[in-house]
Amino acid sequence: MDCNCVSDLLLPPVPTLWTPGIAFPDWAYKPESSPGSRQIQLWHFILELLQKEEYQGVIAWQGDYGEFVIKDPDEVARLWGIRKCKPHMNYDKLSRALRYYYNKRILHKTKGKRFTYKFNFSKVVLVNYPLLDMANSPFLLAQNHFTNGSSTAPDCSPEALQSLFPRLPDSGRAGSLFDRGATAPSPEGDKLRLDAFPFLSSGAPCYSKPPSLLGPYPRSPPFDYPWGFNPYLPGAFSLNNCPKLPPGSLYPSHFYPNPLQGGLSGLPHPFSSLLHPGGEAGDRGGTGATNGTAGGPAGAPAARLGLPPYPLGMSMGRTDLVGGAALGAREGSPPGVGGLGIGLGLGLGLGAVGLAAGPPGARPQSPSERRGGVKQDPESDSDLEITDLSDCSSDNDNDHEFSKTARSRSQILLEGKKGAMMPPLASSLPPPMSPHPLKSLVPLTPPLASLPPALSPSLALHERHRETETLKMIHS
DNA sequence: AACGGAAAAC
DNA sequence: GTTTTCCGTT
Repeated sequence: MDCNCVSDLLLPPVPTLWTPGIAFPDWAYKPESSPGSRQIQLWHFILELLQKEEYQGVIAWQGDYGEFVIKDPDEVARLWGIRKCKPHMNYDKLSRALRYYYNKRILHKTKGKRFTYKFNFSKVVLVNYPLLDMANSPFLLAQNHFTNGSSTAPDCSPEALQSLFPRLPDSGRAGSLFDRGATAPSPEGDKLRLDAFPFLSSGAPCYSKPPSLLGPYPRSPPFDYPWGFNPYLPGAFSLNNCPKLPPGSLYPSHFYPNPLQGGLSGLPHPFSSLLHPGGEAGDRGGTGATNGTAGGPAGAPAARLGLPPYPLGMSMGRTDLVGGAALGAREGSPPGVGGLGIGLGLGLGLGAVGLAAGPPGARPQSPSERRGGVKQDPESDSDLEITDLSDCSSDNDNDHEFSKTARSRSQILLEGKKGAMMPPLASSLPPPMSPHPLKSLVPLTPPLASLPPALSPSLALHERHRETETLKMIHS
């Protein structure tokens, strides 16, 4: 079947507002599990929803770290169905796909909590930022409590990772770090995807993307966060820092989420947890809690970050290091990692993530809310919603059943808006030591100081290329 | 609701 | 390899 679905249409070429790599590398959006496949993966889609404020009523972080609740299973399924052009998608099927992730260790089910699952962020982060030297950077490793206290070591085996992200650079440099220039063959050949890792692009403590890349919504952080998120920015946690497209923007206002709010923008959170020295001992364990409101600060302003709730019981013990260390050992550090001598404390600046929140009550209505029922105001469209499925071919002529089925389940809207709130972070997090997250925290700073004051706002493209070349040399 | 086998589809 | 579809079981 030929599906002209948005998932295809909205992939690159991307509008200028999309600053490739700022959010996260494009390969994250098109895992090439099968040749030619650029289908978004379900877990990725979930993350996207999770970080979009307008879907709080549909799906939201809740409970333990990495835990999320599907508040409106039918709606999530519907959206997923839309994205995949599967008009007959329903929660039963979607959840089956979710179950598929159990073995992959991407997700697991929080037992006893309806529609509640938990992300294994150590894996997700890792596979999306393979440059991260897990062996040298303990920052990601605290997610081992994904295993919920069991003695089971996290499955960070190369095999497992590779199975998740076939493009992981486990075999030569053919991995995600290099642009093959498929679309526009470059005379330089493969080039390091600096754009994918802006924080790697320079030894300089601070740099900003060229304004030209920022579109009409220039940010002015001293540092471009890999997820396009700067916790130091005022309002950073209100999500208002993420460019909203004006009406009439060439960036379609419909389905595909703004990569600047990229789904994985939530990933830094694990780091923030590690910056939290307090880190109350004792993992509550996803399965232990009896409801998903653990730590939810009732009354706190809702921040719709792409962030999982703050890990209240983040374990900081040695065991948390085992997985990553093991990974480093077993993996032998992928070429792009140790080879570059980059011991990344990736995204540590994001440790500050979670500071406070946006304007209370600023939350837009969820699509389901708009559609009526418990929800209100069936008006306007949303970023993710498309109303026209005409381009989606169907298996049969029963497309009309789609909306019917999708509506059949009773809404379980948990706690409504309150439920989607983020646990308090501001008060518990130490203030950023340095505006440069890596500078202050990275164990091994890339010896790139000789590079030009890289990527100053006015840096010419060819200069970036020079840098690229330099890095390539370093790499080899 | 949640799980997982099986097979087909992609 | 991932997701969809179907379905029996817990």
